[in-house]
Amino acid sequence: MSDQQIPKTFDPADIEGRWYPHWEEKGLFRPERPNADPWTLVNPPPNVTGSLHIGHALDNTLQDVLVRYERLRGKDAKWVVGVDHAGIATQMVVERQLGQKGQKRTDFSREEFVAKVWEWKEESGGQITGQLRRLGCSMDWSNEQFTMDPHFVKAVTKVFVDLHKDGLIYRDKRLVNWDPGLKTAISDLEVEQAEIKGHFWHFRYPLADGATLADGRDYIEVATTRPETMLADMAVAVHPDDERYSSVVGKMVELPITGRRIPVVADEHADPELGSGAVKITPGHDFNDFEVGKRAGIAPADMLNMLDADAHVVQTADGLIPDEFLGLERFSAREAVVAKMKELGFLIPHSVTTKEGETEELDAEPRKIMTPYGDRSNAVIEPWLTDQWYVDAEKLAEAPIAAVKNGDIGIVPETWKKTFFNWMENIQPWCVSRQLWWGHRIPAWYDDNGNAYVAMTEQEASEQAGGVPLTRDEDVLDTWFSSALWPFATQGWPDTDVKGEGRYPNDVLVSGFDILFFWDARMMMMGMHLLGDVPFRDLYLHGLVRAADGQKMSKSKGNTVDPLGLIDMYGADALRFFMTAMESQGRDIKMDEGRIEGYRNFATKLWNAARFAQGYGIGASESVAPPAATTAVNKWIVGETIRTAQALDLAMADYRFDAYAAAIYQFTWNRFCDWYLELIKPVLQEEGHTDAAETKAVAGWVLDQILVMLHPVMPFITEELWHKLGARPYDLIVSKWVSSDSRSLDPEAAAEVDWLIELVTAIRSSRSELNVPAGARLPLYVRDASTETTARLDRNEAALERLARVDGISASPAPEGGSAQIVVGEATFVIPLEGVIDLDAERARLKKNADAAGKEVRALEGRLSNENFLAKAPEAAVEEARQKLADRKAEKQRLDAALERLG
RNA sequence: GGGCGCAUAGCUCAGUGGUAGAGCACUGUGUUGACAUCGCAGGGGUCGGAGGUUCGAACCCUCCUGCGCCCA
Repeated sequence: MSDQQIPKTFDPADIEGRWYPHWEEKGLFRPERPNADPWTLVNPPPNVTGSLHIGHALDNTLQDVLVRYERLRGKDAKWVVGVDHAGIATQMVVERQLGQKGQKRTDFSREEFVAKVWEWKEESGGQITGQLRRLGCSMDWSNEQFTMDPHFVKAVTKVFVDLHKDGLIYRDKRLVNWDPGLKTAISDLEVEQAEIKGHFWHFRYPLADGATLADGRDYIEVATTRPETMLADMAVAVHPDDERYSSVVGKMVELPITGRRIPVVADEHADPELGSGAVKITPGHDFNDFEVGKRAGIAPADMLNMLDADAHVVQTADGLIPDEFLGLERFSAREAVVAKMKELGFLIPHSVTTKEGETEELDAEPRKIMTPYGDRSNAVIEPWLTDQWYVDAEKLAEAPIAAVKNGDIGIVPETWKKTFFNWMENIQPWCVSRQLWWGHRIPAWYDDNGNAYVAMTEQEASEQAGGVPLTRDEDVLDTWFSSALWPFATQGWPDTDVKGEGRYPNDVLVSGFDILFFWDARMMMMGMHLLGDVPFRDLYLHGLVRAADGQKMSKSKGNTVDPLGLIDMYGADALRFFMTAMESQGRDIKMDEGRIEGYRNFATKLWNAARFAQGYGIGASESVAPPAATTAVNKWIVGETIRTAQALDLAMADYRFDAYAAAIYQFTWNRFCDWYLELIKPVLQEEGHTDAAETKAVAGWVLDQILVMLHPVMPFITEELWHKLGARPYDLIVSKWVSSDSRSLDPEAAAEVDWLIELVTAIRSSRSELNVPAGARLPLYVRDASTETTARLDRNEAALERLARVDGISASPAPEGGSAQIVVGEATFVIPLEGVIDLDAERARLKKNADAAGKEVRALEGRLSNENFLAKAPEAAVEEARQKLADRKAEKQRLDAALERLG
């Protein structure tokens, strides 16, 4: 695949198909580098059920840019990759498949079902790993991980046992977020709140034993959005300072329907301003009420429960729910309760005035209510009282909070710190049990009395229990429990000393901000507790990729963009460049196909430049250091290359992906292609030119550096060109980063080429504005030139003639008659245009330039005549202004003189 | 209700104190064989509004308007 002629057309698909297998088969994603500094990045494991979406494309492109950059800089860069077993998602997929055959999970034993999941995983899981390869991601596939691998099971079990031993995992009876659709508990992070149209019903709760309120009423009015829960009400709460109710605190209410006698309690949770000021309390079915209930002295074990796992009504412990309600689904129960309350006369209707001005009575007040939904099932979540395993997140959060505060972990962009602290400082116990079959089974065993024994093995548990018969906990762990171990369990912990190997802490973690709490924070908690150090030095959070109209992409909206389709259309390199160029520290990225197309064009431009170079015998550079350069143009481009490499290093150090992309784009196209290649054409095209050897060496070196610098973003085209340009001792992916030694910068050469570019541009501009035919070659006269300018003209005559279509340069006076006059520096350049020139057009052009200069002169004079500026501004700013004023003033004078000569 | 972010050229976005840039789009034009997926030249912005700090504000502060996200 080396040293061949570069084809005329650039075909990304062909190149991509060849290079990826080459890199992977030769083990170049993780070459042997025994003495190199380790550098480690772990990839957020995609779900085993997942396929590549545009967010993955962004996330993985950024990571690959970092990895390829560090690999080029000589690090022993390791990018850990793998797949997450994704408990709920995967179980759902397999259950859906069974459903198509008319079967369900419970038709099988647990072992049979889990076997089916493994079968599915082997056959169709992990599609995404192939798709990541198409994107060009250089992960260490030889160490591919799965969160259900045996060593992962061992690590997870050990962590559970150890945390339990440390008192950081415990079993507790609390309200959980119960998903009746999936029939499992989920964590608070997996609950999404959505505002929906609902109702607010007002009920009378009669006071018992003849008690009355201060105003004589014999009932308390309560309001609720979930009337069915009254079947399990255990109290009515009023604010302790609310005088309307002070006479009844401690008295009883006799609940309609169940006839349960419940106390009126004083609790600050009741808001006197809201509704009647009294609230019904259902501790077993509401998070706030649970707390009120506990404060009122009701133990969680005594709290009434009225729903089963399917959210159907079941009899409460006191047996007071009438039979007619038992077995009703929760929303039917709601209607039934309202109907019953209305029938019994306890419903307080809501009066509204119609458009016609009439009064109408409704059963309930319409109201927007926040409703919790499960993020996977989309079912309305039910707070439900159960025994579950909890992680003491509050305790584990302490170290990460400190680490972020003292800078041991850097969060980029910093603005996320506040959100991070806000969550970590108000964190709730993390419910980690899931009532699923697919996942890490909780290593807890119970004896007949319900005592739990937590151990690595059943045998150990049995020993703890003194040999009594035990049954294992049916539940599995939250998927995020295992992925929280990702930075070290993937690398062999606890059997391997990942810290000693320099692989922990990882160097950086890249993730979307949407999993900051789900994953990033939990890795910090686990990593810091278990390994005593931060899991990563830096956390880079990027945003979301949005649709072109700014909307969030979603399957249900049908506005998703398939990254593989974009790769087919524009090439993986172009998509990657787009992602890199648009990534400016965490801001969301709006999809813009025009840009992707533009970056495809950029790749084509580079392709053609390389083809041109090859046509003139320019090829693989022989040294990493820049070759010796003597001409100004060669010195200049070497300097520009080095400055670009420095800009790229700076961009990477700050995680400024956009700056990286912009710098290499600008250098390649606007410096190398637009100017350098054009400037050296006279040297290349003249047979036996004295500068030819040097120029070819420099051009080859610069082109190589472009390939190196661009490689992290566009790996495919650069590797292809690398080999096409000559025989290489190694592949580009493992070549060496640019040696950016500032000693190779030459200010004088840079000044000369900058001057040349300014002159060419000025001549082109005036020709264009004066409508000089593009092909016309015209003589150039120069007046007032300094000796330096004269020397520069002499050195650059060939380039000038070519680029500005000049036919000879003369220092003698220009012939009389109409001419274009161009002011550059101290000199004025004259192009006679007798008979061709439109004098009015030239006058207008000169006047436009003179006016622009004049405007700046006035502004600068204004600033410099301000005493405060002179007194308070830094000396450098004043000096700069003075210099600029002098330059612009001189330019204005020359332009005025030119105008005068024109008459 | 609390918090965060955004508002810069027609579009998508850079720009954290010295007088505004890129890509695309637009207009004109095409010269010697790298490239029309291109070259050259050009037009286009009172930097959302108001006030303040400063010699100087797109940039810092306050308020306002509009949009987005997160939490309750």
